[in-house]
Amino acid sequence: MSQRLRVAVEAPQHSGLSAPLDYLSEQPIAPGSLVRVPLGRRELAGIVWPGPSEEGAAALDEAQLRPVLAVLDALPPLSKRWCELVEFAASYYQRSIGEVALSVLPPQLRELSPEQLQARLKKLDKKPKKLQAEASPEPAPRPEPPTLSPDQALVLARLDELLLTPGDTAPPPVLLYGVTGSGKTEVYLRAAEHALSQGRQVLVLVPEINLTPQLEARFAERFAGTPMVSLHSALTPAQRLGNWLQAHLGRARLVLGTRLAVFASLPELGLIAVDEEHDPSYKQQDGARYSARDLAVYRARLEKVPVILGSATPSLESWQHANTGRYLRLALPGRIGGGALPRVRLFDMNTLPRRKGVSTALSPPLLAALRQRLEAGEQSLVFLNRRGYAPVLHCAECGWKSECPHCSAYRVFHKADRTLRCHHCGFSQRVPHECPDCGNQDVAPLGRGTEQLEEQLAAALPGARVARIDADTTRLKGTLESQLQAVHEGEVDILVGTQMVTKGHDFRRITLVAAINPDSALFSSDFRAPERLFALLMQAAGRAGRDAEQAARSEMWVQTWHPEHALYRALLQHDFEAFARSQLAERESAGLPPYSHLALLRAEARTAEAAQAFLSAAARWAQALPEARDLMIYPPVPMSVARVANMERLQMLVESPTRGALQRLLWLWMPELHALKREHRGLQRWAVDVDPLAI
DNA sequence: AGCACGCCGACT
DNA sequence: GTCGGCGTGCTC
Repeated sequence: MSQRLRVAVEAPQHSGLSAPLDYLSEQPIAPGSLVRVPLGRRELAGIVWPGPSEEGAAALDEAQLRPVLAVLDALPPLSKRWCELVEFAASYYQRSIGEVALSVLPPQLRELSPEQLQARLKKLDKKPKKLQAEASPEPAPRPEPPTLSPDQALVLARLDELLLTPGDTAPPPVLLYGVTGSGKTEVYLRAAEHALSQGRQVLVLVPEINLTPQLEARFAERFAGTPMVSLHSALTPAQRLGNWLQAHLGRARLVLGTRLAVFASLPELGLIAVDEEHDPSYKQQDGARYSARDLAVYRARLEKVPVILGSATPSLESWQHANTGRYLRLALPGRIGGGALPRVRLFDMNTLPRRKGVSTALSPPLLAALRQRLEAGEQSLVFLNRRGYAPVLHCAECGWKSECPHCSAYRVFHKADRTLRCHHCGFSQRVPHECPDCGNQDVAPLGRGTEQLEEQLAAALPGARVARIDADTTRLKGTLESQLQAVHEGEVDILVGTQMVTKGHDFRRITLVAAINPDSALFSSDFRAPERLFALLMQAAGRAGRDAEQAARSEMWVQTWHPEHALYRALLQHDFEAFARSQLAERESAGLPPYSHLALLRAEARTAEAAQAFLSAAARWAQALPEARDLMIYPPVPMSVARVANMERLQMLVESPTRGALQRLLWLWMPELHALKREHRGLQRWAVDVDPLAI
């Protein structure tokens, strides 16, 4: 007598199969078990899903069902709560349960047969090898935890109340607000220590694993002897499976990972910490577009465990939640050891004498300041958010510009390998010696990127050791680490880079940080650009003067054409709160998040007309619904880079006063959008992005 | 997404 | 007469 069970399989989104599928099994199989099932002519991995199958008209007759092929029963089933988290994420971000569930498992787990899995688990048993702190092979003596500052002690006392109250309800999320160097990490460490001592597992999320080696090192050092694993996409498939299994089996007590780790299976989870919670990399940008930070908050509530969101410049969403009391704000107002924040100097570019043609990226006063640091044997960090040599190549004769033939964007001039490269589709060609249109020899770079900045610095400061770190110099695995090592060892005087260098690195000897040209974000059409710029500049400023004795001399230079802008005024005072107040006021009057909730419907087609037709039809359908009454559906517009790889991209914004109303519309909309896709033949693909970062 | 089936052009 | 182009349709 076989029975019916639901199995979540990786059925693609546009198939319309969004719910788990029904299969048959001779024996009962525990929910959460990994199985292999047939789908069409293929055999796929699936997860037995808790809950009853669909009933009524949608349900298939038992005679139409196919049997489960194999059960991977060597693996303990995934927990009910894990399934709940996945189900929530799938419904909130409008993806199929199977897609979310399978895509957040280690890829290797999907390919193993029951026998292979059994072998893998046996191997794991035999040598629980480097499960211990990976950074220190020999059992290093645990360092004495530092004495807490009064602020830290206060924060921890509040946290203790929260942690010690084993309520039936989840504690409120904690927003840990403190500038760089105020000791947030120590708070994570103490909170983790507490949870670990209670026999619980701890999950720590970081924006990008290779950019935060220091946080990893501090956990490894403090909890030497406590099994700890990391979870991120840079691991080899085998490592990722191994580490995931250690967490799933409850052997790893501490899990440090990037956004995908929010879905780690942690049977004894006791605490979640999200470092740099404002960081945009917590939002997945393709497939299921989830926010790991938001899911961490949801998961904490689901598991009734505390969650700490830490930042010096919290997201306005989190800040607002703290203002309304939904989150508990705990502040660390000062730098440890009373170190001052670097002095901010706004340099008004309008005061430079205007010379025709040639403009310099570096104002003379900044250059002088750099020279001074150089002579004092101190390091400087100069950043410019644009890699390559120049963003565009230009013919002075006929006006030709280095447009990408496949995208509506310019190809960037890379001098190092003499190429014109499109940063959107990757199309790359040798730099032409003459203008391809008129044959003129006088083709010149326009504007500047990090490559050129590096060159100009080397020329202006003879003898200075200039190093550059950006996506181009760190393409090879391990180069970032070795470059950073060189900086730490004092082999570099001036470090040039994109925003990559502003994140997380603890450069002890840097006393000057300079932002070359950050203005563009002030007038961006993206409403979150100012928030990101402020966070970036604050974070960059935090790179300087981390040694208390140097702090007094440390400076952050900002070259700007708009020194009176409110953002820069707030930056001068290191005043995030003033900045947040003004931004929130702007958001409120513009009806933007957190005062409204957004979703984007995107469409791609060979022609803009085809994409537009689909979006317009979708809008017409939605607007006829009574559920759309309070919602605003804006007309379709081309995306900021309208064409990528010969595909025209348009998007349509939906704005709702409440999350619930937006969700209700999306739920009604999905089946219709699938149907519309079939009618609109020219349409290549469509997708919704709930809570988009940028519009 | 895969992986079929299905109906029109150049080959041994 | 076949081999195969990729258009369109389905997967519990």
